[in-house]
Amino acid sequence: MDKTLIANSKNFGFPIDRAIKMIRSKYNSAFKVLGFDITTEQWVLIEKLYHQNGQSQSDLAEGSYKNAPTVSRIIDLLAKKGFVERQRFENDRRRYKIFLTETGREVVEACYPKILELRESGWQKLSDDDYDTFIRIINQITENHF
Amino acid sequence: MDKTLIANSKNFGFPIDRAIKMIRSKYNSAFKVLGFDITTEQWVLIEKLYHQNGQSQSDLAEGSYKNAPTVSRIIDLLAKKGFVERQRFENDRRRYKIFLTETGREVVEACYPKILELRESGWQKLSDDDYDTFIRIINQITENHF
DNA sequence: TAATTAAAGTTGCTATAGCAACAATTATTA
DNA sequence: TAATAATTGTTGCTATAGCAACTTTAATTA
Repeated sequence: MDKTLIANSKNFGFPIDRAIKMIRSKYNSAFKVLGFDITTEQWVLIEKLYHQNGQSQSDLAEGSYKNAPTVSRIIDLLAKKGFVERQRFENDRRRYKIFLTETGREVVEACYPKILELRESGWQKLSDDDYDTFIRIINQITENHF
Repeated sequence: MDKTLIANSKNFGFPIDRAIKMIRSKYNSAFKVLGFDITTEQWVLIEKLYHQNGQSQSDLAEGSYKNAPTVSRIIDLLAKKGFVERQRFENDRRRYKIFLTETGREVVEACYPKILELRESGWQKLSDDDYDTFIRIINQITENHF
């Protein structure tokens, strides 16, 4: 293989993968330090439910870019910990409405300040313009891989 | 929680996670279409070995930002498929040198054109300047999460 | 209405990932 | 040298993820 061709290619997957690992790791230890037994991915779902309670699993899957089995299993874990509850739809017994419990709501409220702090410190030395640029580029990358 | 504070926070983890999932998925189906039984993460390691053969597992771990157990298991899989071989160091019997086999080298050579194509199409509608900007920002994000 | 198709969710399988504990080996230092 | 550290890699455990096959229920269509 032509080494020049390789060297000149834009290998963006690698730094993206690295960044997301660092972010997840930072969030995970933050939850641990706060004393809450949740992971970053579990947080993603309960945060969604905090803003719109009673979503179905497929709603959550679509909104979080997770697939159905993954959401199913994460909801299992969250339900086991008492943070969410499954309730069948009345008029469609295939679906569940997933509700954040009172405990779940308290967890989200208790974590949110730290989350906002992490978002801020995670963007230090970067500007608002950088953010717009970054979102434009990362969304274009996503679109380029459909 | 203050919804305005939440709305104004920079939630960059989500689009990053989404992008890396799309990229991985695209790469995985490319390997499948090419008829090779490898995943994106396995590719990362054999590509590294292609450029520098005989690295130890900890070299590979460090260079790929994977942890030691993950590298150990991926090397297991690659060895089982005959793409790599473990050889003990002579003067340090803790370590292995991992070597790409002839078959492994052929796989990398056969995949590389498609990989370069994917890198190019993955960057379409984006410029060289965008790339520099993107790398600067994503590396800063990574650094912000140490 | 009966048969077919679609939607929602679950389960099984495998891979990647992170953590902790562990074994074997090597390096350090008392 | 003997005891202790550190390094390298493995194994066990759990979580996330993707794929395929499956069940149940609802919607469509013949």
